[in-house]
Amino acid sequence: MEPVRPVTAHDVAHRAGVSQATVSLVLSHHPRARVSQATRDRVIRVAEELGYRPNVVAQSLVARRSFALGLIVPDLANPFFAGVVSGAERVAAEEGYAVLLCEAKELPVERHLEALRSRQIDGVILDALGARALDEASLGGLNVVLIDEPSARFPGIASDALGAGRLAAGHLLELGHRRVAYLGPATDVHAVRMRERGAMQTLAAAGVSVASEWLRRVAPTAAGGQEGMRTLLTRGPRPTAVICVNDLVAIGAMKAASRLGVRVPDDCSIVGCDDLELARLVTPELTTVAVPARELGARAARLLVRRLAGKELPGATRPLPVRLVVRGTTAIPPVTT
Amino acid sequence: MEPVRPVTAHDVAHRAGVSQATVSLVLSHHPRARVSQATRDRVIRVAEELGYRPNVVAQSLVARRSFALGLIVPDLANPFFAGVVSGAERVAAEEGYAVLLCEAKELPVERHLEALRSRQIDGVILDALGARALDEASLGGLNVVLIDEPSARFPGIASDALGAGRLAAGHLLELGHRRVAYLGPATDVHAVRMRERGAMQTLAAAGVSVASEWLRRVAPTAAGGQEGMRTLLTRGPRPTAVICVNDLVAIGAMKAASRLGVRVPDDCSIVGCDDLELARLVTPELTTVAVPARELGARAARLLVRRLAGKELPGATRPLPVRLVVRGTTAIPPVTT
DNA sequence: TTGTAAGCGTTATCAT
DNA sequence: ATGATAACGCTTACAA
Repeated sequence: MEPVRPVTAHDVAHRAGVSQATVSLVLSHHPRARVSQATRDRVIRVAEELGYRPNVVAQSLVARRSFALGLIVPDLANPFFAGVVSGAERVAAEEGYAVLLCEAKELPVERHLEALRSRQIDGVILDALGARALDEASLGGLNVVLIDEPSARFPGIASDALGAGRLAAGHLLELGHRRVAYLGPATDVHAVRMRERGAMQTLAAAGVSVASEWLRRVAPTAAGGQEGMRTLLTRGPRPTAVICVNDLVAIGAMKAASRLGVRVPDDCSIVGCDDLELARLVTPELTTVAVPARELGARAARLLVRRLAGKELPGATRPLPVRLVVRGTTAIPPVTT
Repeated sequence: MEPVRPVTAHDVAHRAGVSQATVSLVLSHHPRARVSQATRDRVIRVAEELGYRPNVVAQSLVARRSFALGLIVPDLANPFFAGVVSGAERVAAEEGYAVLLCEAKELPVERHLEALRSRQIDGVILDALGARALDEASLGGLNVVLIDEPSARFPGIASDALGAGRLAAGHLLELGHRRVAYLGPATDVHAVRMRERGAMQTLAAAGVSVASEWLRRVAPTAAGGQEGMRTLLTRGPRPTAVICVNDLVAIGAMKAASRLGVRVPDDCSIVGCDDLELARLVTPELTTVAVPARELGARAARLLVRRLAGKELPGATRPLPVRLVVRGTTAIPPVTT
């Protein structure tokens, strides 16, 4: 396992009997650089023979850019973010960019940004990282694209979070629910707040207000949903329906209901948000609002790459549409006893 | 949004009235370089004032290494791999390494390896990529650590896949099952084959053989499991238990059973493998074999980092132990009619 | 103790 | 059409 020294442009030049500069001219740069066809062919042939691959690090040094993107997500354990990552990676790879992945769970965003910056990252995609990450010090001078976090300073891609909340609430309202609870985290992540706001607005517009003991703050995880739902079902009057900030919370809530012998949807309806694959796998299947995670990631990457190419982006992009997916966890409210 | 030129060691040197080399000496390398305390303090102070951050790209060029790791996984949509990524990223970040994430779904492994190589990656972690990725051309000269893919050429971290299969089969056997089916992909990924082999061996040792129509080849996804189970339940005699290559397949199988009105576990037992969070969220909760995905990723990263530091690894590492987790999808076989 | 200078592998601007 | 040559920002002998 010798550390074989990689073939350099110099090696190619030597073997081809030309200068290193010529090799660079032929191989990298202008496909129409003024080099004689003979030389060009020879260089290309030799490069191939030797298996020459340009050293991106050296290219980066001179170009002052690394052809790499940073991608920071809060938590890979949430399949939604895994989807975002997958979408972004696909586009980035296609475009010749590497993706430096960072999870802002154990380490804070700032530290990751610091590391990315020193690696001369060309740009960074931040997903659902909230306003706290947006201070000047850590973001200054960086090419930033935000996912689900509208900002005057940075371009971004968002889903229609407000619409998502509205759809969820509207659906329950249509079914006749008026005793509705909400399960979600206290957070400064915009999309998360908007989901909640959309739901609340729609409920309020229908004359339904969510009592404070029915507005439960929980972690945006299955465990959070489970705990929140348990509290909801064991303390005080029970709601007939629960809106959950995301599918993980919703499924945790289903779990809690099932544990307590509360039938979903007969005794209590539950609606989630995201439409993870998971949503179709639980029983009953989860009614939810579909949010295109992979597409968000892909578009964010595309937007960033375009900006890096100097193309001015097409103004503010519309939020990606969301879609109510009615499945098995919602029904008309139970008859009052 | 001017492209502010980052502060260089040269800037610091200038401001501190020393040479750039001195700055480098003080800041980077030897903490005990022979520099007067006064100069040292001044340089450090100025560096801090200016917010100097060494350019890792430049460092990489001279060091001929990038302090970055490649990580290639087959599919981020499987939470198991998301866990591996998460674990590896955590360790890498702690150790000062960046993680270049690649998903070998749309693009082939070879292409990703090519890209990583040209970026002077220090090492690469491959998870469940099978023998096809192991050809000399694409891996030659790379520092490789394999997850769940034993190899004579490369070190690696594995889970006890054989044991996992045995545990699953043993559990069903103990419950009294003798009509057992298996759902899993045809693959060259070692761990996947071992899971199957472990199951088959244990069954065979008990005098139970899996009829060929009960050994169904399906994609290692929920969709695959669903389809496989449907076939199993609608064609020919029904097994009383099904072993699934992983939890996704198992949950797909549960879904199919539920759709067909086959009760789990009363009519048919199902056992999975991985113990995703998901396993506790479905109803009934999935009996499965726990495999520490995050730990696999973390250890692989640690192993790779150690090797890069020149430390010779502690020989072959034992496979990480797996654990049978009995939950609600397995029971004694139904009475024969 | 500190500065000078030679790379690291490219790209890009010159002369030739 | 091609070859020197100067960067890019840093590390590391080697001189001073």
